[in-house]
Amino acid sequence: MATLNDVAQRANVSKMTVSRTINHPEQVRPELRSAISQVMRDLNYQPNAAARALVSRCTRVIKLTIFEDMDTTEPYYMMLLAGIANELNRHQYALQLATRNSYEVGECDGYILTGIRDEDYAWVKQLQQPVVFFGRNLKGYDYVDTDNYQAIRDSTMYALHRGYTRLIFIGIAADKPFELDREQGFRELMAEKHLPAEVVRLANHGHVATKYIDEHWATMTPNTAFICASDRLAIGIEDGILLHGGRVPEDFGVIGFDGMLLNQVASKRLTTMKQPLEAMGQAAAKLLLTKINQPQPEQTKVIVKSKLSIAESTR
Amino acid sequence: MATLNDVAQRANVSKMTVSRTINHPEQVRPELRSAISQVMRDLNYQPNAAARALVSRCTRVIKLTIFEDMDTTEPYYMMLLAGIANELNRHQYALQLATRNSYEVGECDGYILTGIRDEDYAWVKQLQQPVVFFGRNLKGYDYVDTDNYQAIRDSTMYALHRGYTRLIFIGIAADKPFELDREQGFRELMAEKHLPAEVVRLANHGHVATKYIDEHWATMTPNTAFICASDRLAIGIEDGILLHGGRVPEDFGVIGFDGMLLNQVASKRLTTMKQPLEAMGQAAAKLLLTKINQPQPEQTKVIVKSKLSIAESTR
DNA sequence: CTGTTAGCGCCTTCAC
DNA sequence: GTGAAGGCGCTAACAG
Repeated sequence: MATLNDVAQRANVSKMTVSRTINHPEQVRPELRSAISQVMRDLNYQPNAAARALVSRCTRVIKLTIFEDMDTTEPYYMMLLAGIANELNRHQYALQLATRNSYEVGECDGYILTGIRDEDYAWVKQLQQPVVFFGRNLKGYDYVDTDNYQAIRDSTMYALHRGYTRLIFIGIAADKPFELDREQGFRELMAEKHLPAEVVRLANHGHVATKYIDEHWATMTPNTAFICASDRLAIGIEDGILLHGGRVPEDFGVIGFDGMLLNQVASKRLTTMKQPLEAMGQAAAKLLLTKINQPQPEQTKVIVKSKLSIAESTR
Repeated sequence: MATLNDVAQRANVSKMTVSRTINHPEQVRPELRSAISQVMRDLNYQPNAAARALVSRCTRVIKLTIFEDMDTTEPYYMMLLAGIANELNRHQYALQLATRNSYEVGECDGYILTGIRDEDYAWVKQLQQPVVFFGRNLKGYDYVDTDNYQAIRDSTMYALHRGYTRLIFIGIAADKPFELDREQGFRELMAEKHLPAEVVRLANHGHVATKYIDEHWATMTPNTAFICASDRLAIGIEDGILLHGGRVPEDFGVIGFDGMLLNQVASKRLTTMKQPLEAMGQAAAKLLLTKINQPQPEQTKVIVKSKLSIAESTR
């Protein structure tokens, strides 16, 4: 691998002039600059990242630490990764992936954290570098999230507008902030409309939702819409309805949440509240880079809007 | 951040002795060694990776470069990531994620490559560091893959054993090696059994498969099993059958391929050929680390066995 | 504008 | 066993 010195010798200048053509080109005479650039190309010169990191005290590495077990991880993380990776790339930062088991390996200039549990905050607290969370947190750290509350309000409102008169919220049986926000969005809108808020909480699996419909089919009345907290649940609900001969979307509407890949497997294309995960990844990366360059004193919250993607499971 | 020097001063020894307690502990007197270890702990000393990389010429970073567009990427990459990340972690290597757009950012000791197209091989060829492919390649590079051919043979054999007499292979409409291998596995086994090989190729979406069933329902006869090249297709096929009142698994069997998350959304739990993605990730990482430590002259192929996960969509 | 000096934190080599 | 010197590749600070 060619070094700064190799380039300097070939171009008959000192190392510093070469270094400057890279980092402060305006300080170098144009002729020299282009000559040096040519030599760099000839030698396929790539600056040594380690040497740079050593002297500049910054690694140009951002770590994404996923605290959840990856095997329970929603597939949509891939889109998040894509958003983060692309934004970092634009600024010549590398993305490093860490898990609960590997968070200490290697150095970085900043962290994006997701899936964190209470017991992990001690570790977060002692980090020297800036931190951005993916998903809301209540400890005062910066974060990027969707407005889960508003998203469910929008879904619910849409269902009402389409003329469904009975609404059932199918939530995820977990005490996570995102789930509570979604539930609250549903309850409050229903209260405002003076309608009863029927809320069910299920494990986040399609067949659990199907079973729920199965067991409660007798009580199901046409003109009902199911506002679901995930696409998996929505697909399970839809399957259950169809198996009992119910008509979707004429008599029963189904609205999902997430909108990544799973809705491609539904027999009807699912109406779903689409989380802009790639945009969220990008936003997280952007926020972190900003913080690295100019530390912000107070908490920054970036809320990205979800958008209803209307398809065949609602009329 | 504490440096080697800080530790040395506090322990009243030279930097070298500290360095040795880390890298060659057997060369340091036990008393000294434990005293120094204590100081390192007190100061929370972490060796500076950049400085180390600079002098040792190795970064302890492995890059996973995903050449596919991430937004078309199967969710199962997450499991692959998990397998790679955990294995690397055990050896104190960091995993860096790169895409088609960011493959030049930062240095590393080796590459794991996936989703590569013909035009990318020029870039691969000029890499200085060892390379392992995820997925078969015909250019002589080391790789880790499942035996797609054998996996489909096994699926097909299983369907026959369960007494389904007519088999239809639902393939993915793409000229990828993995798809061709799967198709071939089906064709050859059927030929051996003197049965007609019905092969259909569809875009890899559930609703496309459902539509296929819809349009061909008249020609479908009981005692048919569908050997599908993906879980998405399998779920779509199953949906189609159920919508037409067909009985799964009594009259129609459905076998998928991949077995990651998608099968959790099916109304019946899907029988599927489960790719051990985490194990494959681990194998890729292991192979790469081996190559880094002792370069191998000839091509190494690691074939990981897929295993049929039997559930409710076959009798 | 360009070159010289010095040092980032660590490890290899060679003395002691 | 342990320490002192030197250098990995790069850049900030100062000189010219």
